[in-house]
Amino acid sequence: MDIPGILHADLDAFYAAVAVKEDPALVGKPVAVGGGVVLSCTYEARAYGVRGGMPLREARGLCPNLIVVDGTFGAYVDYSKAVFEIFESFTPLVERLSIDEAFMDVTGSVHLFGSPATIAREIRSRVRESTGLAVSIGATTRKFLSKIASQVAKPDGLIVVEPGDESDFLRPLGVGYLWGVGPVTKRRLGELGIETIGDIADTPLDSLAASLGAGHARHLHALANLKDARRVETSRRAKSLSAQSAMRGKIRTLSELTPVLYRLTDRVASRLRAKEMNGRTVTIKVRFGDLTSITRSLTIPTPTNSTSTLVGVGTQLLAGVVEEFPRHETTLLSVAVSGLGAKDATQLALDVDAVAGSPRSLELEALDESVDELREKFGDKVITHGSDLMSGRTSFSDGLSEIMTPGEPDNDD
DNA sequence: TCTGGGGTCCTAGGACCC
DNA sequence: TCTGGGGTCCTAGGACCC
Repeated sequence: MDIPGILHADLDAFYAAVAVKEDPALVGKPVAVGGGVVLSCTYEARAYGVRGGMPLREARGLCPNLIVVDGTFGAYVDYSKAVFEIFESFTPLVERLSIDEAFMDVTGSVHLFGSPATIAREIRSRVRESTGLAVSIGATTRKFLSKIASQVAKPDGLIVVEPGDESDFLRPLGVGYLWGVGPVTKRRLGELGIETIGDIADTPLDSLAASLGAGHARHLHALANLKDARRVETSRRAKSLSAQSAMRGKIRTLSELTPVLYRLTDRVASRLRAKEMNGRTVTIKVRFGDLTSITRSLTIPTPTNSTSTLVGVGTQLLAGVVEEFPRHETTLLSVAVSGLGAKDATQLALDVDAVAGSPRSLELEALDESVDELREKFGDKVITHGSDLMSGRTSFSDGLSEIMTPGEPDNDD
């Protein structure tokens, strides 16, 4: 059996690096990209203590000669595209995590291109040659470990962890390297005397669960013990789309917020239409001056991407929290749409009894089979959603309704 | 002049169903 | 009628990531 070869590649200080590439006068200078906060900054800026997420005012305090570039120039996508083309020339199994980060499964590429370490070195030099950007790579046998290795490798580095050496590499590292450990979890672990990933591995699951919750504890305990069987997934459908807007003025009435709601909702609805998708659940989030926030959501029966329908739902949700407005200053409004499905997918009720006429467990099995059969016939036109599948509903894209009618699943029994 | 704009996943309780 | 078990969906909130 082949030893898995998983790479995690992460472009260094991506936005700032692109800004420098686009303006050679910035080479070697402390540069930050961002609006109110630092989105990305060069390593020269980091030497002064500037970090991503930091308010710009604070960053300027740390580094008075900081050059701030507003992040609206559009070259990022081109650079990202060029880099991902290089990734894809080594393996089709590329999982995009963001504009500047990806997993690659090169297990099947070693016969063509050499060991994962060789491939990683080749990728790094080709990215450097064709875009001038530095990419750090971790190469190990597991996803989460490669992600950690690339973080340790930064800046502009490569860390290869050979099979068998995983534990020696992982155990001494601080818990903050684990994906899923942020400030809160780090503090809770600290209270248990847990500082390193090795400490997590050695702590009984029950003790972890008591302070982190069962799910989170299981997850971290498994990773700390090198249990990570997740595969590199090439396609991941978006689960939600959102738009938000921070407001500096003192918004205290619903009517002041209505135009913002409309603008944000229309932005999301337009993106839904561009992606040929619909959504069922609208979630609004309102944040106040004291950083507290409230969220309200509502699920409608029929998926939609119509601005006016979504605005209607949003307005209803906002009206439900209207009594909060006079009490606080509103500083942020966010509108999200989830429960996404394909465009114009006709929701057809699949008559479960007609498929199986049997107990529920068998119904689901039969439903699975019938969906598989539909897929064979109609390929990508058959869209199912986990929840829909469980509740006995399957979506078909346009045109199929002529062939498929509710209650008559297309099997030959 | 007090922190942007995207996302994902998890938990917990209530309603409802078989 | 009551009790129990198993399950889904929806909603609100929180932690985390880039």
